[in-house]
Amino acid sequence: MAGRRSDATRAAILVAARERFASDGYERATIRSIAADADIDPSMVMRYYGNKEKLFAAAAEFDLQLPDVSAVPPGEVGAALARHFLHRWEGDDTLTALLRASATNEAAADRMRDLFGAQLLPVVAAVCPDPAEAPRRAGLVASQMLGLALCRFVLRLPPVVGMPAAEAAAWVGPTIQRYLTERSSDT
Amino acid sequence: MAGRRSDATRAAILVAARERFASDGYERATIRSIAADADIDPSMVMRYYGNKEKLFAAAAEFDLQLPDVSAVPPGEVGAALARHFLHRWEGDDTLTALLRASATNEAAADRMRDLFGAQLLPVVAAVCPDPAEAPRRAGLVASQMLGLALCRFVLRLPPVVGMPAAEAAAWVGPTIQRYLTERSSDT
DNA sequence: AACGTTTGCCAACGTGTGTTGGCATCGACT
DNA sequence: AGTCGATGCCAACACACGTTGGCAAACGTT
Repeated sequence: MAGRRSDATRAAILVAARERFASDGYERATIRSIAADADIDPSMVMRYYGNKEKLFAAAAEFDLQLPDVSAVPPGEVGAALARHFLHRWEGDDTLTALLRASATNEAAADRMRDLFGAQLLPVVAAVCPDPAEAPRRAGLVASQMLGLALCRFVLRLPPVVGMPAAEAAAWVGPTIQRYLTERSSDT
Repeated sequence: MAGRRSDATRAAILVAARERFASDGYERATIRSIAADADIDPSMVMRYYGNKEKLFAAAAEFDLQLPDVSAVPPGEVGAALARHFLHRWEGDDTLTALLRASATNEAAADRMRDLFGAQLLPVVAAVCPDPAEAPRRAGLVASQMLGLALCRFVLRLPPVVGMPAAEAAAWVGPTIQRYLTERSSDT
């Protein structure tokens, strides 16, 4: 049952869906436009993915593939994470699709929160001094990385778009590092 | 000609529009729902604002009211800006509306870029060492502040929502400060 | 060659949208 | 009292959307 004849169609739909969701957001990415991109009839999308909601769920499946932080020196985790994030974001529409959609679609926002809790939080908890502070620290890390992605891939602020990835990582790295390990600065 | 009879209606529409745009985004905030919130007929919205696009333009008009940075010591500008941003964001739906909408609506994204270039950039240029670096530095400041707003008001990441404004500002302040004045770290 | 299953397209439905024009009502002014 | 513009609601338009059911062609199996 490995190579069914419709697998190519299924995949083409998924690629087109990711592109449309990434560039248009959830509501403006129509089933019809996705089907047109995949050179296929809209009803095929329904047959293979049930409805728009499920199609998005399939298209927004994502693994951050965060590296094993115990392998890098404690002082360089921030820089490593910054580089990894930026690298993971470029050349894959999935995260941009998820980010754009999560601004207006509650299911997408849920997915984003899941991704945060299930993938980023554990890594942060493994590095930061007090485990009780891990959620807040992870939230701060998320705010910087998502903010950078927002300005670079969604809002397309010219100076942020024009910045080479290496330079962006060099700027943001120390910020992440501070959020991870610097002693708490609660007022 | 100060107090026309329809001014209350106009204002009510604007308030309802801001709330809807802030909570639903551009496409899901319908003229009908806005009119219902304002206890008015949908056609009134059209008569007073022309069309949905212009209504949004009116509802998303915003002034950051950034403070005069020459009045604060150079080392505290970051903290001052962080506090000001957070304070300006709470209790006013306009910025959240603009942020949510700019993820899927190009006109809103344009407005966001305008706001960046016309209001944030000059302030950054007045503080940072080399004027040529001002755009990039302002972009970094925007990435952190917008990212925080995204996590706090749009995605509603629990740890970021639960953080008191003062604590958030205390964490983010030094980041802004570094983006503003720390010597360039281009690779 | 004949069968059933899979893959695909077409036409249509019901719904919600932005938007428009016409008609009643209210207020001010003569 | 009568006129006129401002204010408001109702009904409807045209359109795009997600979604559905039926029918033709292609395929694999016997």
